[in-house]
Amino acid sequence: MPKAEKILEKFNLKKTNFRLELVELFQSSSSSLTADEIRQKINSTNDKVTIYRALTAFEKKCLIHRVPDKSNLIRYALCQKECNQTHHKHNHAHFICNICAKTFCIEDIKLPQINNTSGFKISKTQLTLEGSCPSCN
Amino acid sequence: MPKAEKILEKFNLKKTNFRLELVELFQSSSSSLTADEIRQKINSTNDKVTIYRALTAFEKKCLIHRVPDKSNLIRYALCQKECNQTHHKHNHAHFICNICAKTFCIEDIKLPQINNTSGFKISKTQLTLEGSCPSCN
DNA sequence: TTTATAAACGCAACTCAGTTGCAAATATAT
DNA sequence: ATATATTTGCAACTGAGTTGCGTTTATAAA
Repeated sequence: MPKAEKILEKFNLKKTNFRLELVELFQSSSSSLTADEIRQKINSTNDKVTIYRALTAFEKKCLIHRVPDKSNLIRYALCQKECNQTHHKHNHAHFICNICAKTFCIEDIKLPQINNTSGFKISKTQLTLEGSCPSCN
Repeated sequence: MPKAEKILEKFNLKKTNFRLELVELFQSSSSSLTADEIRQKINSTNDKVTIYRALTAFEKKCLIHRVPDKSNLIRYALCQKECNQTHHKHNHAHFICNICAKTFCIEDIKLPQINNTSGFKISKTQLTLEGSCPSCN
């Protein structure tokens, strides 16, 4: 696992205390995070604007990606190591736990190949699963 | 196409002017609708609370179902004729147009069969496609 | 037809996630 | 040491969706 500093460097982001802590938090999370969950878990800031702006910056640089959420919150997870500013591709499924409401990236379930159909041009495919996660069942 | 009155009757909902108009609006829409889109298209009320409560009631009775939305809005589409209060099953894909932002139900794309994996118990599968819709391309 | 009642309506006020503006602070390059 | 762009933090805002409550109305029962 690459160190948080290296990652911020790689993506041309400043190494502030908060952003280092945020990268480390994402690295140590098995599931995805909302802005509010981040605020509760982090020490170096308590300002939601700071958190939202970091998330926007991280997403723009393809360090993190949005994942689905049951209650329509914005929820993020770390991208794969292969992702960078020019190459950004995810072909994994997402899993939402109906008990704890967490969302997980499931790398070993690949997306089905769907072809264009009756006038719809398909450029992206998302597969979202629901049920109960390992720690809830 | 069954008449709106019949539908409200079938689902034990009162036939008010607004709810009749709402059912007809859903029937005549090729894509899904948000509360705000409904407010703009409907004449019999201008109150958003009335709209939200009708949507909640319709959803509870399985007359409509939620569909994904790019900007995390709550978006609904009519259920299939087979759906009722005891039997409610959808196995179609959803398509989000990246140009007009509408969401469509794609009945002829069926969901892949995904099995439980490494501790995750899967009870529901959702397949969401993105691209450009027939009227946008 | 009248009456009773549960469902539906409409208004005001609220909640809460996410955003915007702006001035102050700080990481980093020169 | 200095300059510059990035990041931070506060206050105030936006806009989707919700809650409370009193009134109205569809429907069923008398």
